[in-house]
Amino acid sequence: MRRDVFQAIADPTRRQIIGLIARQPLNLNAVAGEFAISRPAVSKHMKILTECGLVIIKKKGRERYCEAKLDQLNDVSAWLEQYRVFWEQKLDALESYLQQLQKTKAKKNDRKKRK
Amino acid sequence: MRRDVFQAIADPTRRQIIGLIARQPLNLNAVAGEFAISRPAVSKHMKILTECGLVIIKKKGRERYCEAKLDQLNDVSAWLEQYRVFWEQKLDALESYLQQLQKTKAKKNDRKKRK
DNA sequence: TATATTTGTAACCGATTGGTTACTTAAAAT
DNA sequence: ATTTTAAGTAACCAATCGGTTACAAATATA
Repeated sequence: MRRDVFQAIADPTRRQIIGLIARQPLNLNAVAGEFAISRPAVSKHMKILTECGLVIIKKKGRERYCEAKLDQLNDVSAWLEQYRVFWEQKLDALESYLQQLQKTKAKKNDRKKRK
Repeated sequence: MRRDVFQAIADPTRRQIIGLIARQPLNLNAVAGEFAISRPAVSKHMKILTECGLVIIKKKGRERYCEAKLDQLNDVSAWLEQYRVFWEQKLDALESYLQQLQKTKAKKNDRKKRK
């Protein structure tokens, strides 16, 4: 039973569920009502989400309120962060190109500012 | 064949592969050499990674160099970003507590600065 | 040319996934 | 007390996943 956050957010339905209950906690039926799939199917997704800590369930009478607890997403964020430099290289290239343009412009006015 | 980035990075081996070739492109055998699993298994992972655009293959003779192209990770980052405010709430609470402390201290010196 | 190396790919396998229906339990409402 | 409602759960199913071995194709080397 591999239950890490990466696997939990791999499924689009689970990402939608997170999107739903991040705004406000909902009971299971309310969540299920937003999807075409059956209630037990949603219940299974919710189990996976609780097992990896992204959702906590609060009992209220016969209802179960599902509440997003997204701290674990920080793991994903941390993993991503180490690669940001790679995927933003192109953007950086564009940026330095634009900076180059600025510099060229600036040269006309102030030659000192070039470094 | 659902092949989105979320699903691609869900597998820990694939995340390791990304970690490997992000530093420098490697041919398939070199990548496979780093894992306990067979070469065809790695080849399959690589196919998934190329299909969702996280890796590109460059032919060089009989070798295939696998190169990370991590732009797609921005999708994941963007999805995460909308929730950062939630998972950092606790941190924010701590921060505002500290700020409150600062303010309380400041009151001794300058009552005006409180707003 | 014959041989070795790198890779792709097909066929197979067991486990997991994402879904279903049917049934049970527990709480609320009548 | 009976009925309705909310949810858990078991049993099942087809498809996918992550792996294997075996073989084929293409390039490089002896």
